[in-house]
Amino acid sequence: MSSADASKSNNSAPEAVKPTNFLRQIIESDLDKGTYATRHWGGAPGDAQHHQSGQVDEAKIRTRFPPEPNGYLHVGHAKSICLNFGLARDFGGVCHLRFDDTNPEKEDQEYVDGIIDAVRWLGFDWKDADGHENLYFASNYFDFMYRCAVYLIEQGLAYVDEQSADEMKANRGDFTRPGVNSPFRDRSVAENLQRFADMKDGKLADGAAVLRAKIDMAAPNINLRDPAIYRVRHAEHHNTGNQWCIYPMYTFAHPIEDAYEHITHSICTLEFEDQRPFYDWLLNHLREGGLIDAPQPRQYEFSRLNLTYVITSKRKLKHLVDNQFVTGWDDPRMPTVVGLRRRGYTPESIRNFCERIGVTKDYAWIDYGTLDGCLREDLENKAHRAMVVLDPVKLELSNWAEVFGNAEHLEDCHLPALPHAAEGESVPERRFTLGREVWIEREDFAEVPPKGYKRLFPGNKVRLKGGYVIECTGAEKDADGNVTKVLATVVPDTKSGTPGADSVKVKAAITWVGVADGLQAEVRMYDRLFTDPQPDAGGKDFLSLLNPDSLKVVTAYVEPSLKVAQADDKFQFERFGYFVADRKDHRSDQPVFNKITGLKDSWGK
RNA sequence: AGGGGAGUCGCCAAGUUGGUUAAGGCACCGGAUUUUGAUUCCGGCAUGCGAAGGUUCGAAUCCUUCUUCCCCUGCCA
Repeated sequence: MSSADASKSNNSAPEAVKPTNFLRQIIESDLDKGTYATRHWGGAPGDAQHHQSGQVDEAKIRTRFPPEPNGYLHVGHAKSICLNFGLARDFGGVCHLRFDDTNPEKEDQEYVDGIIDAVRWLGFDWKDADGHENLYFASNYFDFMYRCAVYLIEQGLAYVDEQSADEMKANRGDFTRPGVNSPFRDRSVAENLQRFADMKDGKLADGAAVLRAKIDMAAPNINLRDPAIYRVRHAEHHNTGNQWCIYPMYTFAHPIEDAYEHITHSICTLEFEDQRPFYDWLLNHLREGGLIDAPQPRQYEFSRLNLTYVITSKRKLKHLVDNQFVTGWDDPRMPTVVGLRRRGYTPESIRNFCERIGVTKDYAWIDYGTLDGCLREDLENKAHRAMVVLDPVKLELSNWAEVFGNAEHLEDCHLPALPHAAEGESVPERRFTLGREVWIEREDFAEVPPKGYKRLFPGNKVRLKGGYVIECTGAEKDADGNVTKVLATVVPDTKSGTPGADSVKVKAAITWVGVADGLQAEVRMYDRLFTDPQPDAGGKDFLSLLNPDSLKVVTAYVEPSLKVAQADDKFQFERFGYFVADRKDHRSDQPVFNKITGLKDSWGK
């Protein structure tokens, strides 16, 4: 199954080639050219001197997944995780898990823990070949970042600006007009050093000053119009406490984090393209100053994931949680990793999904069905089968006593838990009983069958899956005409698995659960959260697009084999889809199953 | 308006140094098998590569013009 297994086989059949993409090609080219072949690694992040004192890096490449710990990861992050960790895995490299925690006001340890958990669950780790854990925090580099800032000031490449935020904004210009130099732009190095120290020492209030890179206020790329690189924030940081009252901006911090960790390929999403010139500007200067060494990291951008019927805006997801449109960040309808997990999506299916959708710079929308397809593909040969009745109506086998004698008699039935086990593979068996009364699906009876209908209607025969062939004789109805009981007769000698089983041909087998041994279970029938394929596009009111039927809870009857289901166990409820025992609410005496997704259905709709 | 990116089948996506009939996946449509109207298996599915011109024996690949979409004016990341 894994690519490692495939590559080990001596099979001469053409192997499934991993689809290429522009990032793989860049890496292959770098590997060919030996761009990073002589890089050293100091055993941990550090400055130029630190790394030079280490050995040649055994990791061929280093990538990183750098979330800010300010919320829960979602399916879009999963794409980035699979990309960065996958590239490192495939090219003999390492991927660092780095928390980009440079804004103390938004970050929290709770999110750090959640993110670590999510990445692990997806199946990745951040170990070097020697087992060293590459789990890092940008906030641990604050000393070095400060050093870099001081270096910039000393070189005349940064200055402390004491304009107000509004003034800075006004003087930045816009797309048509160049910016205007700040009156503080030409302060002396000594004065800048002093004022920056004042910022650091807490002598300035929040907002009173920022350190700015001195580049070009007329640059057509607005990110180069003297970007702010340090701001004053008297706030407690989840990692550094009250040690600092100035914090670096992303623009400044990120390239330094990459260089400090000796990242080779720094992969981010498209909206950071305009940031790349500054990334290179900064690193070039720091390299010239001997603070970091060559070869320096390079930034590459790819297109972020857009999934139909899904919202990934953190603000909007939070709104759904805070206003109880969903039960929490891990609600099975949420696109968060914890939500997908609770819904029943497997790490394998998500990884496969990320592989399948590819990596480009194109603006793309992925059909939600692609994710479901990956889930079905993963579970088809893994999930044990079970019969359930979601919308029950009783079926009475009126000739039961004639065929089996004693009315209390129950026929023992069995079916394999997996229908297509490989040869020699032992498959657990499910056991259940057939009696005079069973639950069947209301939809499986039609007094007047629609064209092509193959299930129960008067005069038609079907098989009770795993049991006997039966012939429908009619139904009982209440005063309003609702069917209260379906009637049928057992066709003798047609028991599943016996020699005569196939003597009577039928067009369909229906699923059922014995009244005598069926268990009651709560089944949460989830559907997409939104009715619009792009609820987060074009300024739509996403709340008005919520699907009122995204959750329907039913009380179902399930076959007795489900008695031993454990939380998080996945099943295929035959004919209906894949379901998972809810990891929070499932109890063996009070079962709760979540619908993950349906089976393909070429009949219904 | 200035800058940065991108437009190949319904949805993704190979194809990049111009060279035979434009990969593959998903979806879809046929047909076979089936005690899941599932799975599996077989077959079908772009005279066309945003548009128009041009260069060339030959262009999705090169040139020109046009067009559509995305991102950028936080002391967020």
